[in-house]
Amino acid sequence: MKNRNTKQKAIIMNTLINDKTHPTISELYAKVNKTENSIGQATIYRNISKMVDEGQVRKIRTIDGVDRYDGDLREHCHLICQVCGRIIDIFDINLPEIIIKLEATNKIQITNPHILLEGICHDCYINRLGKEDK
Amino acid sequence: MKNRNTKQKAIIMNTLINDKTHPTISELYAKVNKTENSIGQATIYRNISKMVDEGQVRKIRTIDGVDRYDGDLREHCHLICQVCGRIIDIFDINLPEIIIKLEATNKIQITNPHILLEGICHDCYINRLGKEDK
DNA sequence: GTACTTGCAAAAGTTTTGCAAATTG
DNA sequence: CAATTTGCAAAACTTTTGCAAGTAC
Repeated sequence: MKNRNTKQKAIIMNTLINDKTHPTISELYAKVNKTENSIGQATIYRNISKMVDEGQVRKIRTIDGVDRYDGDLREHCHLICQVCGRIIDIFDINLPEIIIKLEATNKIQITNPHILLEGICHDCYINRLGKEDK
Repeated sequence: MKNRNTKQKAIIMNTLINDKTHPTISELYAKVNKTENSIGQATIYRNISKMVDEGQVRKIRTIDGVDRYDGDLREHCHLICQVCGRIIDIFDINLPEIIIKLEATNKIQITNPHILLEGICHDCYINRLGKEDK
């Protein structure tokens, strides 16, 4: 079963790579179809699913139950802000160190760590501090 | 809006606390109704949802898309084994250290970290080593 | 030209909701 | 007895699938 390059695949991939908001499938669907294109939802589901399997895209399982997708493959985790609702990229995490320690002490193998933090993002944290001063 | 103690709540909570398999809603539904009881699915959804909100139960968002629930509130994270499919509790993780570091370097606040590891559990890891020896 | 892919619509799940009856405090 | 909770069934979502038509190589 060979992979073919279609217009739709390219559009979906480009949209995701240039999107920093970690969109859901239906948000992706809306964005992709904002241009003159007409890509069916099933096509997005099928392609995204394949991209996740092939490691070209990361799937973020949020707490509220809606899956979100990230085209940024650099090592990072996500913070979902309880104030503004955004999903923020957290790059400053030494994952390899944590993973190696966990693997050694528990005698397990970790192939894919999913770390989702719930809390308050930098912007909202600063904003809140300012208000408390008054 | 006051909380009332019902037979159904108690059964659901007890079932979950005595269950180490991190069941899904439908698995919980099956277990709860194995006895003579007859608890509707909606009741389980409503109660579990409230328990999660109140922090009496943890929700685990697995990779495959089915939510699972954990009545064990001790600090631990989960490993989903790619070989046997089970969800294993990993207690040996120094979460506070990781959290404090992340909060300090990123100037964020973390109220609830969700860590799900994909990999190979201890049992399957040992088992695999044995087979490779032959 | 053959095999893969798409778009549509239908199907299959999963979760939520409205409401009358039952239960709790 | 007033207010919450339950069970049922319907509704609302989300995701997957079947299939004919379209496309890539």
